[in-house]
Amino acid sequence: MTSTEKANAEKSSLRPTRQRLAVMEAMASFGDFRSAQDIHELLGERGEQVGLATVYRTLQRLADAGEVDVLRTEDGEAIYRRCSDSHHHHLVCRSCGATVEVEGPTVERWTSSIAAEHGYADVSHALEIFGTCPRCR
Amino acid sequence: MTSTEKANAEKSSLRPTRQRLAVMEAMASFGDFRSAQDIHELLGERGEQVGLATVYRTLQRLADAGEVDVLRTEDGEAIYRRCSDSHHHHLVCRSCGATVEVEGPTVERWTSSIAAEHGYADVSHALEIFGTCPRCR
DNA sequence: GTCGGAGTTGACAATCATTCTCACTTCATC
DNA sequence: GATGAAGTGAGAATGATTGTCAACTCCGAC
Repeated sequence: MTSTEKANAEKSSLRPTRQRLAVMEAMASFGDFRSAQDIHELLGERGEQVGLATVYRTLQRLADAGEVDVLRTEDGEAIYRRCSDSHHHHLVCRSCGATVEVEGPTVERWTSSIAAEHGYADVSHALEIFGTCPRCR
Repeated sequence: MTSTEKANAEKSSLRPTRQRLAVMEAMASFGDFRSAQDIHELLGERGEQVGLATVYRTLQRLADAGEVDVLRTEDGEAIYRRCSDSHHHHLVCRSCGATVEVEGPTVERWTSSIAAEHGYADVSHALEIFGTCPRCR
């Protein structure tokens, strides 16, 4: 883990416990979306025993702090991924899960104007793009 | 129920049983997203006893046939709504669930160009806009 | 009209992700 | 080293959803 990560952990007033560090390190080690169960299993394989409940709690904290993205698969399972701070969307490969973060003022503008048009306030939006990546074709 | 609905039921090679008709009629009677449990309860209140499993099965069939939209709430619950045939997105009220179907070539173009830029093929996308509707403010 | 079989249903059990509980541990501070 | 707050883990609890299976319904063939 980098010093930045440790600083982040402290900033969010979370004790940098062995378990939390392990989860953050695991998140840093892959680039695509994984379920809490996957991460728990991955930690077990690495010899870092962390309770499942703790994995869930940690991921929730990280998600609240905006340090990870949460998505729902089609069958309702929550999947997590480390992400950059700024607002962005995901282009996800349907077959291998490879993810690209994308952003663009176009959508942002479009959603807010549509919302305004219908009188909706406090607007947020969720956009995911699915496709088959170059390597899986 | 309209004759069109009956025709659809037949078209999709589903027997138009009392239970299926009841679910479809219920879907027709509200415009926002409801969970399977809600629909089951609603049917009970109307005196149309339909088993919960049957409600789930029916909604799944309808969703497969593209006759209803399925969304996931933030806590992973599936919610269903009757929808028009054409591709569109939803502007959903965070507080009361009121939904507006919106569409626009802007997003469609943007997503496909982004995907193309990264070499992704067979692109689809999911976009939901959340906000507070005029009546809930 | 009635027979038979495929499709459908409902009650209930089973599954599975997630959350809750609570006794126990760890850490910082005094 | 005592204290208390934060954190943890094992297992129970929850709750949406799906599976099971015997009973029921529909519908065409006779």
